[in-house]
Parts: sequence; C-alpha cells; structure tokens
Amino acid sequence: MRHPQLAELPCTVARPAALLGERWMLLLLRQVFLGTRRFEDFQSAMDISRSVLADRLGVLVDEGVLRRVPYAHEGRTRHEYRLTEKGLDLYPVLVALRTWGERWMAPDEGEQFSLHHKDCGGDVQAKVECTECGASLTARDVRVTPNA
Amino acid sequence: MRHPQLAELPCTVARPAALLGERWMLLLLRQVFLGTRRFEDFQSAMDISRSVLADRLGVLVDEGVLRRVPYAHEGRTRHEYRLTEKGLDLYPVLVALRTWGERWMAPDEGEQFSLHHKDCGGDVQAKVECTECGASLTARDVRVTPNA
DNA sequence: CCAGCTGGGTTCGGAAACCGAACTCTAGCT
DNA sequence: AGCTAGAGTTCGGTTTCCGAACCCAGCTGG
Repeated sequence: MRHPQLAELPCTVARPAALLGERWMLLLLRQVFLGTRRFEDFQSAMDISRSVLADRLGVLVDEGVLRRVPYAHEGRTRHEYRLTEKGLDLYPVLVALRTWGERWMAPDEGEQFSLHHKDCGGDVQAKVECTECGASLTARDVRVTPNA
Repeated sequence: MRHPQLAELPCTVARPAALLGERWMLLLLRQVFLGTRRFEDFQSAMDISRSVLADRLGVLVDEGVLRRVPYAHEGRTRHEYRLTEKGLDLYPVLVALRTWGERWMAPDEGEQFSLHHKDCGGDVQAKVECTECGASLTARDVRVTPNA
C-alpha cells in the first residue's frame, strides 16, 4: 500500500493521518493558524522549497482545507490562502499537538507564543471528553470495538 | 531549514509537528492505539517496507514514545512495542484526527471501529477547552500572543 | 515604451528517502 | 543437524525533495 492509497481507506483516522502525515503539512497548518496567508510569507517562515510549497498548498486547496482568495494589494490583484470551515475545524489537532509538546518537549526558553480564551483570558488546552457524562478521558478510559 | 532541523525549533507546536509529520508516524501511532504491538503485525497491517518500519519504530523508541519490551511467547523471548506514558499522552492528537475525519472525510460505509467511555458507554470526542471557565472553544475564540 | 522590480509560481538536474526482495541472526522444536 | 519463525539489515532501483534558475503579469520610473 503506497502512501497515497492509504488516503482511500475507509477509516476516519487513517485518512486524515495520511493527509496530515505528509511532510510539511502540520508545519504548514501551524503557520496558517498563526496567521500566515501568502506564498512568500510561508516560504520565508518555514524555509521550504518553492515547488514543494506550491504542491502542498495545492493539495490543501484540493482537499478543501484552504481556499485561494484574491485580494487587492497596492492596486494589484494578489492571492492569499485562508482556512475554510473544514480547515478551521482542524484546530483541535494543532492544539493537541501543542498541549503534548508543552508537556513533553518544552524548550528551555519557554513558549514562543501563548493562547488565551478571548472572553475570559484563561489558558487553552486540548482534551478528550465523553459526550455523555462529560468526563475528561485518557486512552485507558476508552474501549475500542471493531464494527461489524 | 531542512526538515530535521525543524525539530529543534523552540516551539511546542513545531517540534511535535516535525516528529509526527514524518511519513508513517501518525499511521503507526493509530495502529499502536488499536493494539498492534509486534513488528510483523505492523508490517502486515500497514504494508510499510520493513526497513522504514524498523527506522520509524526506532525513532519513536528514541523519542520515548514507545518502549521495546521483551516477553515470553511459546517459550521464547520476543519483543513488543508498547506506549510509554509520553506515548499514551498522544491520545488527544489521534482522537482529534478522528473527530475531524468523522466530520469531513467520513467514508460511505461508516466507521471501522467505535470508541466508547468504559464507565458510561458514551461517545468520545476531542475538544479544545478553556482551563479557566471550562468553555468549549474554536479557533475564533482564541487569541494568539507572541511572547517577549 | 521599455527596463526593472515583486509576488507567485513552474521547471530543471542532482541528492535523499522509499520501495520490494533477498539476506542475516537468534532460538526453539524435531 | 535441519527447519521454522520473528525481527531486523542490506542492496539496487524508483520516487520525492531540494536549491537554483527561469517565467509571467502588472506596476513604476526614466
């Protein structure tokens, strides 16, 4: 199973994992959520090669995670890449990465940036929750059952 | 910045993203959380080449996400790969992927497997939460501030 | 009106990563 | 001693990635 074919497995973990597990994808999304929108800005922020950057942005646009929006800049039409609804909905994945990174890979210098709830100023964290009883769960609290 | 160097950035999103954004890593972790432990089982479940599988498992062991545990099997010593505490703590990332996949990439056939809270049987979901007020947040509810 | 600059890419040839198949090594079983 | 099975390692050929160079459209300045 070459990697591309994995994306067609009928599994809601494998499919996103195959898409976001491509090199650069998560880094690219991190950058998007930090507010980067333009080709040149991605390129200088991440130091990725132009051809691969063009390719990855294209994939994300094809998948409907980003959309290419024209806008006026100094009297010219330019484009920027913006998150769609589908893309915005990836936020928990990125926050989960950060929550894990904070706990297990924290750099000595402390964080580059902070996240706060706009309304109350509180800290932001990813959690796994039971939709029934509202309990906060770890892997050990969950039972996996294969479907028919 | 070649991809490997990204892992040394002092950023708690970039570092995990560089590790898990390597090809196969997320798929491998999915498999681990589904209960796969042995080399041969990973190989047949994912159809990854043996050399790359050996390499990736090695990286995860070096990073402390997995540990190689000897155990007895039909009177012989064998090894299996098991999640460490650090590895178990990646659960929210995988559940976040699944929550997103369910919403945006669901296959027609329905899910391969279900997740339920052992105690109450309820459904399991990843969420972003404010640790202060407990509100459930989206990307739009969060303010990003660069640190000094 | 033509050269130059800038954002946003595409097109190379060489380097790195990946692949399947074959090989190795260790241990028990016959 | 020979066979089997798990767990890798090695090897030659194919993809994918990279940096650098090139392309194109639309101002700007001379």
